[in-house]
Amino acid sequence: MATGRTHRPATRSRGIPEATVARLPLYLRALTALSERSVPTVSSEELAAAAGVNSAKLRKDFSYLGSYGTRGVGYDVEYLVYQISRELGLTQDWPVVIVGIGNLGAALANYGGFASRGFRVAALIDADPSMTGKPVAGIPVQHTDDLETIIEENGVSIGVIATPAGAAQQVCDRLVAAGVTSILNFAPTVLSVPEGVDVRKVDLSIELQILAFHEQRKAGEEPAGEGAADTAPPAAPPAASVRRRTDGTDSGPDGDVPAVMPA
Amino acid sequence: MATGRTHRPATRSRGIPEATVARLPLYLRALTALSERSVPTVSSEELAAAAGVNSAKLRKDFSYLGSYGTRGVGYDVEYLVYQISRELGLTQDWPVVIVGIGNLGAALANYGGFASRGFRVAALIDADPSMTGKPVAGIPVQHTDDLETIIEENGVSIGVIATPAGAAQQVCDRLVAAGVTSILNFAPTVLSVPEGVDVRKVDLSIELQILAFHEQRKAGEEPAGEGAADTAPPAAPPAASVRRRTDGTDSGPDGDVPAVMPA
DNA sequence: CCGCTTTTGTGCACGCTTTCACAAAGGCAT
DNA sequence: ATGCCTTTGTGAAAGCGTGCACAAAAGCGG
Repeated sequence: MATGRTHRPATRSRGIPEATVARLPLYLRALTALSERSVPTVSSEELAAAAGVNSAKLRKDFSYLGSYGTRGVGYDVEYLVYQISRELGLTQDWPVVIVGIGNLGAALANYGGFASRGFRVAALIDADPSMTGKPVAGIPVQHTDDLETIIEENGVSIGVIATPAGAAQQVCDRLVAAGVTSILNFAPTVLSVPEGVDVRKVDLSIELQILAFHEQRKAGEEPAGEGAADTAPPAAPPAASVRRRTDGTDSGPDGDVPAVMPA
Repeated sequence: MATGRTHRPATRSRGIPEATVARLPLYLRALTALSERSVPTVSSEELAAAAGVNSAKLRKDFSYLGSYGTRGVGYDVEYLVYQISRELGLTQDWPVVIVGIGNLGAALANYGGFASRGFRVAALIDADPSMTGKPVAGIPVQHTDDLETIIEENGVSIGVIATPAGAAQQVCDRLVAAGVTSILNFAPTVLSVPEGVDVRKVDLSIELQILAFHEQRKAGEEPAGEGAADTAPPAAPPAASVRRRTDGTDSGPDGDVPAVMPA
């Protein structure tokens, strides 16, 4: 029953903690905004506020990159922008392919933030033959058959999966086989990949469910009135006579379309 | 310089760790799939594999919900689906509004996974008057002017922001003022909200940047050849003579459109 | 009715993250 | 120059999350 393919063991590459890496883009965005307003320097306090984090955390994060600040003054905005960009690998160009040009895939293709950060949409790929050649966001959609060729010719190492869940693993396998080593997955599935391949997941449904949890919690504690009667246990665990949903509204398997997608 | 509005202090509501809550939707999805195949029971090992986590972790997670398993046998699928659904608050209906019907907003509106999980798109809202009345995913878009009325009349407590970054905070404020207490933010901005309001963020750009970091790391260590010369320091920190990007390709401020959006 | 097998539930230890608190360091005014 | 004020950089401590390893249960066969 072993997965056969392992999951990244939270490597913490080269001393920079994963948690810090995840915040660097946040800092970078705040710094870029300051840079555009020609602000020369920022204190950790100001920048932390702009990024929505604690100032101590920010200073510690930056300390992993080196001592780029000046005591009594703060951080040089331009310099820090450069350093973080370099650390994140944004000083080079990353060709990216998007697989699955449905509603979401198209939206992703149109995303303006791609180019401005060193990412370049090298190709759009879809399995539907009727899509082939059709331009989306100015880029003609190519057929899945050419996936391997596209990856290799463009030296793509980052792939975005926006296909239905059913196709995701298969697409993933092909991407990996062709040389992709980083995947951003919008399909509501757990992808299994060989060691050395990074997968990050974006899932609207999961985010909403987490919000619902907290929402329910809020509603059930503060007011102490209005419904939310958690009583009435559904059925016995060993017996199999439990109705899944209160009503029968169960429109389809769900988990068959990526985070955002109609068909 | 104080933000004035606080961020959620990782409350860990009522004993269930935040990390566990974040995994419950994952388990639920795997369980739903099993349920559809009429599988009566699962062991923690099997379910963990399906959800892509460690079995010990899964068991510990479930232990926070109660003892719903049977030793020597495993977990009753239907029963567990019900329990997790209830815990996440999915046994009730959550009306949701989507603000900002651009490329991404439209994709979200078309998302099929909404209804199947207890979420219902109550309304689509956009600031563009020319959008008003136009049906998207079968729902007519309404104007921002009516935001408050819509929220109140439908008892909406969860809002999705898919506007450009510039409008996000303003929309957020109005949502909160109207009674929304949970927000899913797709705009690349840090939202500040009063205490008691939950915000979750989805940001394509950040995910890609994190991938790029690891990608660069991989490329710079394993092969030990091919470029990746980290030498050539850019400039002095105190002096302000650093060019931000290697080339001048800086198309726009970025951070002005939500995660996915053309205009 | 007993013992064997399976699988859960969890005590415990380890490592990562966050936060505090403060000494070191830089700049500026006098 | 000297001293004061500001802000960084970082030990150290506390808090979480993860995973191991195993005892406690439940079922089953003899």
